[in-house]
Amino acid sequence: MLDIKLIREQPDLVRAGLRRRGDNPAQVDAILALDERRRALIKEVEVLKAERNVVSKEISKLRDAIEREAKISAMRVVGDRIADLDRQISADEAEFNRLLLWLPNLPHADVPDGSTEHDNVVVRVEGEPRQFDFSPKPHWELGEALGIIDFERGVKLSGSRFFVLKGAGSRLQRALITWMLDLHTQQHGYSEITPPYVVKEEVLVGTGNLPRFGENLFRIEGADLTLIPTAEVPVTNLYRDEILEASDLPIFHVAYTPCWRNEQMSAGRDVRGIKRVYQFDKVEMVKFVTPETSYAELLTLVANAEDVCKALKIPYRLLKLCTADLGTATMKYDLEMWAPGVEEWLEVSSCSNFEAYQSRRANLRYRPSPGAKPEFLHTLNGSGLALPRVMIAIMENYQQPDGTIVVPEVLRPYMGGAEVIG
RNA sequence: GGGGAGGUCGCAUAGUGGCCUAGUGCGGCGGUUUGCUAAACCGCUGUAGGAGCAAUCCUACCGAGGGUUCGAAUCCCUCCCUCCCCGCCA
Repeated sequence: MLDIKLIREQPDLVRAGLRRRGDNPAQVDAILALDERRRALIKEVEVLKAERNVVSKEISKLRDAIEREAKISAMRVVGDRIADLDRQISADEAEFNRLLLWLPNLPHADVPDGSTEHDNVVVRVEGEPRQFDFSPKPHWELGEALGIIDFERGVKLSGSRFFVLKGAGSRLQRALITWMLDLHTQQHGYSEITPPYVVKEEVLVGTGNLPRFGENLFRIEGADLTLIPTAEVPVTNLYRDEILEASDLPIFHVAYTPCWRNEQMSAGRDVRGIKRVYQFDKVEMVKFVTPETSYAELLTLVANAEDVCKALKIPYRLLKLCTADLGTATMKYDLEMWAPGVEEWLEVSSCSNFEAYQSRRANLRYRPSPGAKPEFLHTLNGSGLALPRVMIAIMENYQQPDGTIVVPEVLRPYMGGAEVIG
């Protein structure tokens, strides 16, 4: 959510930002009109409420029955008028909030302009793609042959785009999760969180998934709860409606959770393998920081995610996303690992700064100094990393001619010392 | 799931229709006193919105939302949450 004061005082700046993202700038005018009317009504009703408070106090002291009755009936009229105005104000406020919650974040000035994902900028490529002296297989062939991924039984249980991991496949994923959590908690200063995997609607509003991006969510029937699409949602909302001390910041959390995304995509797209599925596991990093530090923190967040790629020794590239691909962030970097079997770059991490956009929605505040007024803090998050695609990258990069897979060195202590899967 | 007790200012508590501009204690901040610390005493102490250059003032907030009333922390309704007992259960 944007600051209404910013919209009031610099509407042109907001319109320009919306235009850069390809969003409708006229939203600003609807919000401003409603804001003005709302404030005029508040002014009017507050005068009446002040009057009623004073006269009600007088009534309690009046002994003269006639005078008393006259004031009571006068206040009855005032009370009716107040009720009318309050009704109008709450209707205006509901609409005002609806429009404000719909409004996206504004891109940072340093974000490249663009209209599609093709306008994203490759910042750098790290690592040399392995030269194969045989034709590398896609992970679904390797996984089925090794008996570590079972697609058919996944479909039998839950339908298409669900899968079952077995044996060394399960073990590899569990090793990755544990290793990544250890890396971020022991080397990068994050503290671990295990949140609920279902959340209330207001929590999804807090991160910005609702109302605008609700079409991909799995809702629990009959429970007013939704399965989380990412750990970002519960973890970012951890301190909602709280006022933190400046000395508490920065707070870095890391959480492993399953994630559910009911992606509405064309039936033929990415159906093979585990690249695009309805349920997957992910380790997520979330930062709560003071406003002046958030862009420096974004860079270290990216570096923390890159460390995972480097330690696994898998080639990857860093992308700076353009204005069309920002979601609700002001600035976003993606990490993509090279997968030689499917011959594509796989998005394994997305690192975003939201500035105060989520803080305002979730009411996440801190006190800059003792006694000072509370201010909204800045939130960031980044995958560190998303499991199925890292699994793909490991399987396809570390495969051998006989279809076995070498276990990356850093994972071996987490795999009971195993050096090869197969 | 059944029965009972509750949710009030950072914490603890008082408050059953107007004396509540929510009292008191603790904590916190400032001051007086003081060789230092402590004690004692005095003052201050939330959030949001609005008016004003400012001092300051107004409005709302006693779990949430409705209702009754000239007036609600207090009465009524619905919901949420916490604690205790019983049942069930990983």
